[in-house]
Amino acid sequence: MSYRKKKVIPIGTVAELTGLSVRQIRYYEERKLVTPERTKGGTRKYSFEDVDILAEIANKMEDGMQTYEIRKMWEKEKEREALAQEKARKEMLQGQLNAHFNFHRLTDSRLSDPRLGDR
Amino acid sequence: MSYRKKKVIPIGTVAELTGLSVRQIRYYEERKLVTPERTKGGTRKYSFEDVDILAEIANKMEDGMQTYEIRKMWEKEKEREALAQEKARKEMLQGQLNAHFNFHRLTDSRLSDPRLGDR
DNA sequence: ACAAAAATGTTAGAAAATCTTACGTACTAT
DNA sequence: ATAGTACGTAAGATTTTCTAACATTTTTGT
Repeated sequence: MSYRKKKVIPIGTVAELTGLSVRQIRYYEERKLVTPERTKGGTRKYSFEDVDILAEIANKMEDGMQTYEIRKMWEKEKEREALAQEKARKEMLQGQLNAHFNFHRLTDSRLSDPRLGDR
Repeated sequence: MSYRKKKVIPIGTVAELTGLSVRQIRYYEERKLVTPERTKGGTRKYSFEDVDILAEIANKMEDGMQTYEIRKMWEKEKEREALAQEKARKEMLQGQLNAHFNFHRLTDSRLSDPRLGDR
């Protein structure tokens, strides 16, 4: 996994990196904006990605946005991305099918083309 | 700074990531193989780079190498790299000088070439 | 304007994680 | 044999984080 996604940073350090209070960071977890992992002992561990997300939250909050608005926004985003992904996937599949049948069409025409001898 | 170089990981997590004991990690610091930062409170913080270095140490130790051998090895490496850097730097500088004087040579010759008129 | 909800501070006590220091041990090299 | 290397382990202190609760401030909806 990438360094960006590995959950290794304790909450105090996250607070320093983002400028948020520890209280705020825990609260944003309660509102499902971040999902840290836990050690056996139960202490939270965040990733750099989480840090970036939290920094982004800090901005949106300054702009007067509410936590559930932020979450909703992200959910829409994810959905859009998922659709785009799906679309891309289908197109690629279609492309492969096309390539496949093209290959056969070419092969067949060549085989049945009297101008082309056996090789 | 890159995620790789930011010192944010506590020693327990480093131990998990590397499979080394906390004792070993502290010992390798004593032998100058890693240099974590500290929080105000005094707890160590490591980077992913440190984690990689420690993993590498673990291998060398398994091969029966001693800490000071490892350090010496790295110092030599650093030196070689520094020399290579220096060489590259000089070559680039020379390249720029060449380009510079080439430019003037071409310009001058054009200016003094009777076949080329004013524009 | 007022009540409810949201966002955050603060405090208290417990638990987890880390720190330093020191002593013990096994192995290696001289 | 002695000394150095590379750890393990233990003790006690300190730092960090945890949950839960209550308080305060800000925002929102009616």
